[in-house]
Amino acid sequence: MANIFHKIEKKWQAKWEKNPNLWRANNFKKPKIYILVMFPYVSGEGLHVGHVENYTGADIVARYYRMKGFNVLHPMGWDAFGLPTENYAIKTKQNPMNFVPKNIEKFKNQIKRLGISYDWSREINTTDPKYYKWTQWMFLQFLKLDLAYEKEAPVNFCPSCKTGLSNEEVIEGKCERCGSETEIKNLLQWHLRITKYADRLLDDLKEVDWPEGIKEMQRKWIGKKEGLEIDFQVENKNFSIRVFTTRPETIFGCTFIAISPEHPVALKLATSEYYFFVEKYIKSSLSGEEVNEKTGVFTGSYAIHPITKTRIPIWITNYILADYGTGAIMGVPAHDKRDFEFAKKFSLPIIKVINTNLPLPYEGEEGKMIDSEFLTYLSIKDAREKITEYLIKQGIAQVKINYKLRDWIFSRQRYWGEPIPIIKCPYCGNVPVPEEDLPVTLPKVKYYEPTGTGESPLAKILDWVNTKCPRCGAPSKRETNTMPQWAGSCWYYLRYLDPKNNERFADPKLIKFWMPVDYYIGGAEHAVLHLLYARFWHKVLYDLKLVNTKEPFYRLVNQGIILGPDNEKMSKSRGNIVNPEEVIKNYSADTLRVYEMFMGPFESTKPWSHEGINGIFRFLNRIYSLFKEYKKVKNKKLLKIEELEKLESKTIFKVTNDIEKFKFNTAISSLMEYQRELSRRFSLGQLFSKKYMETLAKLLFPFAPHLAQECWSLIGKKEFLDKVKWPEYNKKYLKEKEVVYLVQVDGKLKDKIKIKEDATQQEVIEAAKKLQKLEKFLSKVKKIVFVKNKIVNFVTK
RNA sequence: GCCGGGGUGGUGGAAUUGGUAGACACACAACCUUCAGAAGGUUGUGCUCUUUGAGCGUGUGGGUUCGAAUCCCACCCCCGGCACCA
Repeated sequence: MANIFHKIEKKWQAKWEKNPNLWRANNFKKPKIYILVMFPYVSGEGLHVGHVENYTGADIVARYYRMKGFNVLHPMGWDAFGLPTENYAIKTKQNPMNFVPKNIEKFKNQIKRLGISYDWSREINTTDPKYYKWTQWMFLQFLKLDLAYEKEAPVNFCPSCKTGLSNEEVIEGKCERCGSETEIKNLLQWHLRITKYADRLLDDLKEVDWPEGIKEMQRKWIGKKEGLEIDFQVENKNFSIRVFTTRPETIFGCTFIAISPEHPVALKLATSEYYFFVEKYIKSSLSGEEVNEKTGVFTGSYAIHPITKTRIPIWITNYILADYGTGAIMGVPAHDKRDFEFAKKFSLPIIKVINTNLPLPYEGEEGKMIDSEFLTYLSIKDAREKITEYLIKQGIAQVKINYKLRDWIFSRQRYWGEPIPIIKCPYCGNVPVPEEDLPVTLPKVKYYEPTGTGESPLAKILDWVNTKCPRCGAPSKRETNTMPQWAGSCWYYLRYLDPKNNERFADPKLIKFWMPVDYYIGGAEHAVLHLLYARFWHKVLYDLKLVNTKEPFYRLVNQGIILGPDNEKMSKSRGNIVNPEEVIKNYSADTLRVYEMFMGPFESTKPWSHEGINGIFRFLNRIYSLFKEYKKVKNKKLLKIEELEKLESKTIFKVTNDIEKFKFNTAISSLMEYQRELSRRFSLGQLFSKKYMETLAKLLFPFAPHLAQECWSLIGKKEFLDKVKWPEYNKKYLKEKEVVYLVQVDGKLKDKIKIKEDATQQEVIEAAKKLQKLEKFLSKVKKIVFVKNKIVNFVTK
């Protein structure tokens, strides 16, 4: 279904291709703005409508700021290392090394077909050795700062992807990518010490303008909690159990101690008559398993309450996590719903220590203490302070801050990733590859499938693995694990600033000029993955004085998910996927762009409509025919028309404001109104000034660049619209000379009156009283509310 | 359960942030154009009642106010995230 727009789009795309300078960000006299999209992960699937939404939104803003006279940095690149690409390559029996460049070409062509204005001279690719040389270099800096370390640890292992995963990559016990249930495996893994940055990652969220939801997710993920660690002496044993609590004031309500099955003293606590059951219970409770129901076993041992000296039973239970806090808690069933549930199930006593009428368990912070010896009658807050001080003085407690955040597991037992630049020497241990030997390039191989043994496929490539220790020269082996998918994307926004630099990852002067990213636009699915890792990485670079901002992305905008026409998430199995290529074929790239921006607010989820896109196609056609017809007019007695001046200013005002606020849908609707009025007047034979047509082309340009540029040339303009100044509105036309007053009775609209702008309250009321519709109410009026230039309300009540 | 976002015509959505609810579209209907269709154009379109007109109307119930989609309280539902994190 070829149409005229296809021809127009081809024509201008060819011209843009020949004029790459249009979109180069190299005029350093202008103010800067850095508009960044989350670069695509180059999987096998190609571009989907979500990409189009993301890139079009950013492109509108980029084109707008270029016309506003900014030095706009709007780059694009490719994130291509990692599991999805590798899995796809395996599935289709291709080597990722051959397959990735092909795929990049495909993506690039699709993006160019959309008319997105990227500065292609800055294109980057995370799998290019010239790029990952610096990813590896940065890893070595982490190592120097002791922010990277190798440790054997139980890690989440995906049996399908056959690699260890980070905590962030495990969603509800399943692999983030393939959905398989993960297992726990003990593996020697590289870790990055992200926990050292927990406080700063938390605090600096205050400095960025991000959607509240994403900030909150990061806060939750970091999970900072301040509390107290308290030692409970175990009866008849020479050790004590340390518990963690954030509610120490409820200690008089403690009726049991609960520890996790993996707790180191679990077995030691078992008395002889309980040993059999305890041992059985510990063996049966595999870690990492989802807890559906609380189970537990009594150890036979008792702890001594540090104040009341009563005996408290010690239980082992599955609802206590081994790796949070101390792996042990004091059970306060009256004021913790999990402890309550457990106590109910095993008939343990429940002691209420907060005075409340609400049903137990009461977890609130309001009320006074009861039955708590010297805490009784104190408020919860005061009691907490007092007991904390007391227990610390006794030497059995200390203040402790716990985090949910764990160190970032940084090794993957896969082929398709950046090799970790380490050499394992039998004498020197882990030796970093000297910086001058970087990059450690990934060898080209025939077999790259994961082994599943916990060993990387690289281990089998002997002439790559075997090397010499850079320190002592002894025969050594290379580290065969690779970096995770997220490594390359932790700093790509910096490489765009100076993509061809071979001396350093980017020139500090350029970093100083461009950073931070002003707008970062992309999906919300990266809330605690990429966006957390990149912030951490950036902060390390900041500490090394390699970047000048604490945060990489000043403002974050998430585009909403586009659902299928059936209001369901697009998926192959549902068969409701809309393919952008098809849409371009049936309509045009401009139609696709404008439609996606018109569907609804940029940040909301919204369903696709096959009918809706027709309306946009018609709208663009109306614009095109208006320009074609206008061109034909010979007798150009060009008129300025007062009402058009007004409408023009109003439209410029609206479109300008809306673009800055990412409200593209309402910007487009005001363009529709503007077009309709021009078309209406034109069809009535009115010969209005060309200026109004120029404004239409300029305002349309960010949204539908091909068509706008074509229209621009139809009215005899030669230059690229990219170089044209964004139109300005005339303030004087934004104000109405005559004001419309709403006349209400008891707040309900009855009529309107037009009156001059500076009419006094008296004048307005007098005029309103003359209205026929008001007649029957006038006798009952008790009060008149007057709002200048807006409303006069007659109150009868 | 907790956190974040939301609930407005047949549909997608507007609403200057407390002041004309339903902009702009889609769909539908009638008419114009056409041999016919497509495309285009004009008009109508929240609901109810008998038109004029009136009443009702932004998830539900209450409140504040001259006036509430907008603010407050309670509740229901949908989407996204987290989930025995002590």
